[in-house]
This record gives sequence, C-alpha cells and structure tokens, in this order.
Amino acid sequence: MAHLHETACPGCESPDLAFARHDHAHCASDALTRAEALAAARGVRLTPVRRRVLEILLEEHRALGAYDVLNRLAAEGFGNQPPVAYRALDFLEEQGFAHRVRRLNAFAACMHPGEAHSPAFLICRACDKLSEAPAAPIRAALEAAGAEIGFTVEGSSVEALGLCPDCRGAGK
Amino acid sequence: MAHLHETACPGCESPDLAFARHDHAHCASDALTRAEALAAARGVRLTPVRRRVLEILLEEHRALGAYDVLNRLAAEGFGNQPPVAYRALDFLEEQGFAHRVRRLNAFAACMHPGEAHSPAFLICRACDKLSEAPAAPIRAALEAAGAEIGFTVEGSSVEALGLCPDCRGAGK
DNA sequence: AGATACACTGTAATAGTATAACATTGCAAG
DNA sequence: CTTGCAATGTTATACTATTACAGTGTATCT
Repeated sequence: MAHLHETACPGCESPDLAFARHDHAHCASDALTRAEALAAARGVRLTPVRRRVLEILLEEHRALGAYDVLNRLAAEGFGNQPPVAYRALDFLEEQGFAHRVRRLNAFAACMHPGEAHSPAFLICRACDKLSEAPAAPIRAALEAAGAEIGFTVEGSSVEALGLCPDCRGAGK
Repeated sequence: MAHLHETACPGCESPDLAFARHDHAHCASDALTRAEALAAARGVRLTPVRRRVLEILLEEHRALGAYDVLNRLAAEGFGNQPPVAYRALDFLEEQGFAHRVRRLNAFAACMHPGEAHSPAFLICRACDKLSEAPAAPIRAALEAAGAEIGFTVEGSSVEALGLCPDCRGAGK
C-alpha cells in the first residue's frame, strides 16, 4: 500500500472504502499506474484493448458485464465480438488487475493490484456498487474449515450481498 | 441435527463429510425426509416435480446444472422446457432445500435443511464433489468486515475450489 | 534486412445459462 | 360448484461464454 501523496486520499489510504466519498479520479489512476508497473515488471503487455478495459472497469466501483465492456470497446473502434472482451478480461484477472464477480456474472477492477489476495466482495443490492473487503480473516476461516476434513483450499470466491451505508441511510 | 438411528451413520453425524465414505442412501433419504417435514410445517407444497428434482440432486454430492436436471425430468415425462427445471430449483433454494453454486452455474442439494445457515462450499476441482462446510465462523468474519465500513450483510456466497482428501491422496 | 516464431486481435459460428410472457391445469376455500 | 390461486406447460427470447480459424503485428535470431 506504500505510495506517496501530496494530499489526503481516502480512496488510497483505505482502498476498501468504495462506498465512502473519495477522490475517485486519483483512486482509479493510481490503480492503473500500479497495474502498468506490475505488467512491466512481469514482462506481460498491457496492450491498448487491455488497458482500455481496465480503465473502463476503473470508472466506477461497480462490476460490469462482459457485454457492457464489449459495447464500450466496439463504440471506440475495437473489435465487437465477445472474445475481444473476454480475452482482455481474462488477462486482467490472471494478472490480478481485475476480479470476476460470479454472483453478478460480471467483472470489477481490483483496487489494490499487486498485493496477494483472494478477494471478498461486499455488493450493495440497492446501488450495485461493490467494495473489496480485507479477506485474510475470511480466507483463514475457510481454510480452517477445509483443513478439518482434509480439504486443501486453492482458490475462493467470497461475495456478500447487502446494503451499503449510503443506501441503508436512504432506507432501501 | 437431532434424529435417531439404529446404526451408526457418518453421513448424518457429520453431514459435512461429503468426501468421506458413508451410507449415502441413508444420508439422502434423511435429507429428503427432513425437507418433506419442513415443507409440511411451512404449508408449502413439495410437488412431484419439486420432489423429484430434490431426489436427483441428492443422488450424489455433486452440483448439477439446470439443464442436466431438465434432461432427467424430460426423460421421466415432466416438461422439457427450461422453466420447469428453474422453477423447481428456485423453489428448493427459497426453502433452503438446495443451494445454488455460482462458481459452477449449478445447484446442489442441501445436506442439512432446516438449520439456518448461509452455505460455504468446498468444491473439489478433480472429482467435482462438493461439501457444505460449517459456515458460521466464515459468515462472522464476513459480517465483521462489512461492519467496519457500515455494510450490512444480508446474504453471502462462499465457495472454495481445491482438492478433496481422496483426490489429494491420488495426487491430482 | 529478412525470416521465423509467437502473442495478440479480429471475426464467425455456436454452446450454455436463464428469464419473460402467456396459456392451461388442477387443487382448495368459500 | 365456482371462484381464485398456485403450479405446470410451452413458446420465444435474452444473456453469458467458448471454440475455431484467419489475419496482424512485434520481437528475436541470423
């Protein structure tokens, strides 16, 4: 999480506060910068399509369906067949720059790429925004449950549906 | 969990041990019996299609796709259009007699219906069997993570992919 | 520079998952 | 016995995802 700012940046200091008011432009460009650095370090290519898809996902703390992404791409002159979107999304997921949200059949940008983590999502059923929660304790509980019966956990999807602070305040 | 046996029944004494050898016929008929009792108590109808779908799901500790279920139903003289399967599956899920496994786009029978629980699944990537793990600690961790940012967890899907004891022994 | 190899992108076709909408049947309460 | 409602059947369609193959560009080796 170590990076420096001139000004306070709640979105970066507490990257899990997707529901809080924060400097999102910064939050997004920061994630993008980090993805670029990681890609360079790993010797993989963040090509124009891939980069654009990541930017699109970073626009909001929401998950987008592959076809939503595809429509955006097509409108911008990229290919307009499903594999164009799926390939970019698969790449981003492999590199840990984005996550798949199975509950929504959708994809969301990762807000802190590079830090090893199995994600846990908190998804607001009212406004559709989602936040990546600190998943270490959850993952530990899951591995403990597995260990009891000799099951080795290799990967996990943890997704909670509920109400974010804003929507709860609004009584939805 | 309270029910009586003449003989030992690992499947019922530890209903989470889907990967262990156990008296599955009993394990399945027990879950069915409990579902019937619950349906009666709640005043909802476990109709022939619904009951048959539950039986099919109970045959193995595996998740089945809606279309797998549908094919079985069609072969047995029920309707052969998707809504036939989806409606029955939705009913079973609402009543807590089955769960949706989002990672697999599939459905699995609940092995201990009636006990309030948000399920946590351990899915073996080698043999496709799955087990419902005790989810209380996991759910607690998830709710704690939510609470920190004012998020109210209403429901959750927790699914781990990995290797079951048998398949790990077999070196897969 | 030219040849080669490979990763990436584009496109067409198709497979798999899920729902909306409406007609029909059959049980259940009055 | 009829009225109402839940459940089922059926048609059509929407949404999600993958396979397969063709073309393009980029990096590397000589």
